[in-house]
Amino acid sequence: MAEKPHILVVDDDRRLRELLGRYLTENGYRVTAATDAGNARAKLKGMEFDLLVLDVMMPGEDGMALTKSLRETSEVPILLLTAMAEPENRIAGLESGADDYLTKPFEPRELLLRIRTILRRTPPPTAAPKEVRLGVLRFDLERETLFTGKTPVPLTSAEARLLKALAMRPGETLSREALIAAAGIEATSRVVDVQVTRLRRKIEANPKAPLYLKTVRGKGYALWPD
Amino acid sequence: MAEKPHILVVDDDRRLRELLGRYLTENGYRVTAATDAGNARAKLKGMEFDLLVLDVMMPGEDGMALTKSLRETSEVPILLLTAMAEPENRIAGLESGADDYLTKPFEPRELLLRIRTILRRTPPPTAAPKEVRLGVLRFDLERETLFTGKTPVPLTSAEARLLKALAMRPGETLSREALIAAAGIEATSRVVDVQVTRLRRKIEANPKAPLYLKTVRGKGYALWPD
DNA sequence: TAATATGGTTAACAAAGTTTCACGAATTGG
DNA sequence: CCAATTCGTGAAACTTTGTTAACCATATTA
Repeated sequence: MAEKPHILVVDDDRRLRELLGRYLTENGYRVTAATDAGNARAKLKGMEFDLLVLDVMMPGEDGMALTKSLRETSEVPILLLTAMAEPENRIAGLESGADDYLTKPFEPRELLLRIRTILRRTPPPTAAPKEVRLGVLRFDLERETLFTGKTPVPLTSAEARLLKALAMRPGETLSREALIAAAGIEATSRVVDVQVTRLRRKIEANPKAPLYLKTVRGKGYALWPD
Repeated sequence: MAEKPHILVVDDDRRLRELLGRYLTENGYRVTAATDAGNARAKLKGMEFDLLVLDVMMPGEDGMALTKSLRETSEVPILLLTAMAEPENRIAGLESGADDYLTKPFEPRELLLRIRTILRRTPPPTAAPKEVRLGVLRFDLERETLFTGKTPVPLTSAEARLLKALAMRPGETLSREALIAAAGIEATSRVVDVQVTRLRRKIEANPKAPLYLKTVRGKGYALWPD
């Protein structure tokens, strides 16, 4: 989840799917939609999700049944949506293993907040490297610190975050937009170029012919550690 | 949380306090009650809690204000209780940093489920370290004392409290406001900068390129012990 | 192959944020 | 009661980082 959290929206109502898709995308999430439980299962096989938003009332297998069955094998956070406001329904929903239960009609803003709250509590799965080597230099991702041997090489905080974003996906090309998001940089995309230049001055022996921090024309940048 | 999770219930209504106390205790929790925000703060100083159940409407500081202020320094899960069912109220509650929001009257059973769900997602609190190592130095949090080997290095009391606040959450960035609150410093936020400078002179080999006490631009400061 | 378009690099600058200094009020200990 | 120390204040110096614009490199196409 170093990048945008990925959310699966499952609802048989096309209008709601589109509305949620648009709203969540605008608010920094990656959204995939499914029309029913079967469809959802197929998507779950092929992709990784950080959270599921399920409509309870769907033709075929309903959201609550799907939640129960997924809980047998998975811990993925689930938020249920439904028109049923009765406490018994809410209780049944939570008992099925859902993380939260929201009643339609709801404020999109509230859904967003509840998603945030759930994700805040969900520890991100860590698969990224802990450190990368760049010739004589070593970059510690956790501390966001660059070392020559034992002594730290001063990086500014934006440089450090940029290098971290790149180092998390060695060899992968990241777009300026992705880097801006991952490094929490403000502003327009040209900033990345400038910061790359500044970073290269610190990590490359010859910044004009970069060995580690490569430009991928038309795409973005990629870090190739040793 | 190896034993029973400890819950703090804060409500000015004695009946509800007792009811919840009894019900939660029966269901495997350890419960402590407080009558108002001031009372709650006192209890929070002296004990560890795994979750807080706060009434929003209380005389004096209300639950939402308390939530906001606790969130500056703490990650403890908070569940708000209130008679206000309006979406705006729920949104305001979640925005203040609460983990969930439940409307009175509620089914005790639902409260229980929501508590379980929150605790299921909460990583077991990483106990604050007793001491941290900073190169040749060692800081004893309990005694608020810094040592080189066996001999103490003099810290002023404000320095010691600041270092302790940072050392309790290694690697975490704390805002100036959080540090002021945690270290019980008076006054304006620039003070923190000054004290950080003073601290760095004592704990960093090279205060200009700090290894342990890092600046996080626009955010605050973080301590990264060895 | 030259002309043109597209995209990348970098210097110079301004705005925002951080560090550090000198000062003085408040506190402490003899 | 004095001297020493601590610690907040405000200001000046400095650093970081986004913006702009000029320049350079690489691809495309006539």
